[in-house]
Amino acid sequence: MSVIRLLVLGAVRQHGRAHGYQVRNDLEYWGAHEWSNAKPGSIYHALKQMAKEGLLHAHEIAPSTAGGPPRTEYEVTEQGTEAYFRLLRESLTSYDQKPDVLSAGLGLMVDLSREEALELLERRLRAIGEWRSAVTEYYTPADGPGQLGHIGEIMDFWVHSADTGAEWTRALMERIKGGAYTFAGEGEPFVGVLADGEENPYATGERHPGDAR
Amino acid sequence: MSVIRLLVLGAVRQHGRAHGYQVRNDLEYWGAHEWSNAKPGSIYHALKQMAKEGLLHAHEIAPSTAGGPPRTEYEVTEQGTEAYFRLLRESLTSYDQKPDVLSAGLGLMVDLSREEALELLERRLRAIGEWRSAVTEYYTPADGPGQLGHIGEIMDFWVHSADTGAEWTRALMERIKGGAYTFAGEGEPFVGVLADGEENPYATGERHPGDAR
DNA sequence: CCCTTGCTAGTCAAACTTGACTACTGCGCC
DNA sequence: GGCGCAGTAGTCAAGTTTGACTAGCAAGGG
Repeated sequence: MSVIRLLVLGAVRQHGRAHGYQVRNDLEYWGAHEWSNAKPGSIYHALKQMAKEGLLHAHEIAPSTAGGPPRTEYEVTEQGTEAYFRLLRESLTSYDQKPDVLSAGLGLMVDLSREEALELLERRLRAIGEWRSAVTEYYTPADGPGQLGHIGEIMDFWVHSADTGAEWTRALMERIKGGAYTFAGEGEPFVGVLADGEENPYATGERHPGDAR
Repeated sequence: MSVIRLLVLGAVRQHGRAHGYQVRNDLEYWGAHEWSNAKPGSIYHALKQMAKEGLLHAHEIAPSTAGGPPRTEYEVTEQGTEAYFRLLRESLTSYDQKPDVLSAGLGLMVDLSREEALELLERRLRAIGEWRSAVTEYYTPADGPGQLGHIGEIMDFWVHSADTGAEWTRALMERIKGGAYTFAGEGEPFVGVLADGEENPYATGERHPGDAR
């Protein structure tokens, strides 16, 4: 899975209705441009593509209120909501060594109930365990370890990442069990997006390509 | 950086002269199809693109000796060797949260001298340290932590990954200092590619898309 | 003998990503 | 009073990745 669709759907959903630039700002607010490939081009492409596929509904909108070209606003359709939750559940459950996918899942997990989040993370732990034993059995040569030479370091690195990842997941589950955060159906949700016109307190000031000079 | 170029250059270089299918098999031997995007299409594309850019020299070759369409053999040019070492050094030095890049670097680090590998890993540790303090200072709100809500879990996950990654790097450095593995200029190198016709002892038997049914 | 299966070796279109570029508005300021 | 700068909102071509598809040869079975 590509993480960009999950992020974009999550952002649009939290706004109800959003245009591309708003989504772009939210993702920057989440730091997604640092830990994923969420760049302007990818975001606009994902919006258009998902609109074409019926996951988003595009409203053609009059020229912007704040300067700049006319903008298109998007809303998540029923199909899009389905796709969103499928991607979100997958991001928390599957172990595929891609940290960006988990990061996105963490940022959006509160759209699920607390119980479901815990259940998915439990499944994640099991997936890590299965992956680990498959890899260690498979890549341990019959003539004993060490036959792999330095190539074995690659495997050791994966296994180490899996182990520390599992440990971290367990700690997260404890925090969630301990009542941390506000999940779906638990009252006023944490506001994870920027209101129109609100400035990003974590703005880097960095200019990314895509900004005019 | 994309990891595919590094892997392909490394594989071709170890053969001296190789065709696409051979590279594809080597990368499978290294397990690269599991921890990176090394799929047939990407490999052939990288070969062609790098040939166009002068990093590889393409020999048009007569029909295959073992069935199948005619094949093209490639050799790394001087420019390609330069690019290879640049990518290799970067893969070991830079910390960018992409585990596939480091994995490739580990598999190819023995093309460097032992001292240089250690020096690059030392630089890596420093890079992780700098990254860590930049992130923690930046994303710790003035009103104390906790203001970020569950979004803070993303940051915690990155920082945890950085810390365990640094710890693992230190352990690797100890192994290298302790004399593990055979680096450049230390005699008979470890054979990391498959000879023509040799079968992959770690073949998964899995079929990847790109294989005929 | 011919037909399927399997291996060798690749091509190709569609989707995605990247980074550069465009275009419009308002504001300050010289 | 017009010039440039900063911010808004996006487009676009070039490059990359993906997964499906093609095609040749060999071995074995009925």
